[in-house]
Amino acid sequence: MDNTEAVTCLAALAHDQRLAIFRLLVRQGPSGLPAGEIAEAVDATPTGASFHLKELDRAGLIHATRVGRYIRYAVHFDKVRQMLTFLTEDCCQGNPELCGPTLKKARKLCKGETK
Amino acid sequence: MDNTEAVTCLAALAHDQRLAIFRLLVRQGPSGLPAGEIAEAVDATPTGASFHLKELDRAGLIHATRVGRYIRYAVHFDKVRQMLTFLTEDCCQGNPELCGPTLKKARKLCKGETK
DNA sequence: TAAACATTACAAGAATTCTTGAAATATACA
DNA sequence: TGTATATTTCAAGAATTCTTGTAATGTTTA
Repeated sequence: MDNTEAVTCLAALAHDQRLAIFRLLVRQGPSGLPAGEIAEAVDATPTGASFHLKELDRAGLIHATRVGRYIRYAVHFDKVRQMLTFLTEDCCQGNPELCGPTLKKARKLCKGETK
Repeated sequence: MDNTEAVTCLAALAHDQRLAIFRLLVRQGPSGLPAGEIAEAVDATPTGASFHLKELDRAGLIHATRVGRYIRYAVHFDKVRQMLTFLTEDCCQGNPELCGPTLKKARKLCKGETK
């Protein structure tokens, strides 16, 4: 992940309805939800929801799968981890205890390390 | 942290120079850096840097302290943790193993829990 | 107090993003 | 095949944010 890619992700999340959609899908897990249900849940028009879902998709934070006449959207969890990692990379010049004892561990776990 | 507050944080970070400034300050740790040094590091004009620092400050992600004729900026790490936590809250309906085994642990650590 | 330095405030044009509705596309079902 | 459902595409006006330069503020040092 580079700076530009991260800005794209953050901009995608920096919108009231899109953030609500993202968090809804995070809660939902890998199975995701169809567009219509998402639109209803965040009180968006079908057109508006489609626009916002496309933005999140374009950023790589979610992905779409057609299932019959529905299109289901689900979070791309790997991408989310990459983004969270990027934000706190190399914190405190390698002395993360300076900003609270837990951030480095959190960062490691976000990267997929298990200890 | 609520949706609106998180959107403000994310919008503050969703800009090339502001993200570069944020990551620079994350690396720097609690001591922070003066505005002039920040501007130089990210290749911004003094006016531009000031504008962007104000945005990050307004979002609560950094804070300013005057030291003599300099104004030092440093990351507000608690706020960062709150934001990261908010993004992944209640993932996978309480079964975070569904989105990779490490996300729940990372989230807990971001919240300040130690195990 | 005067001069120099660091930083911010203000203003206005440029660029981007958001919103909305109508029409188009794709699939399912009778 | 024809109709209903789910979702997207397109277009255009509205709103917001970005950028840049100039002037103003507060602080230090001589």
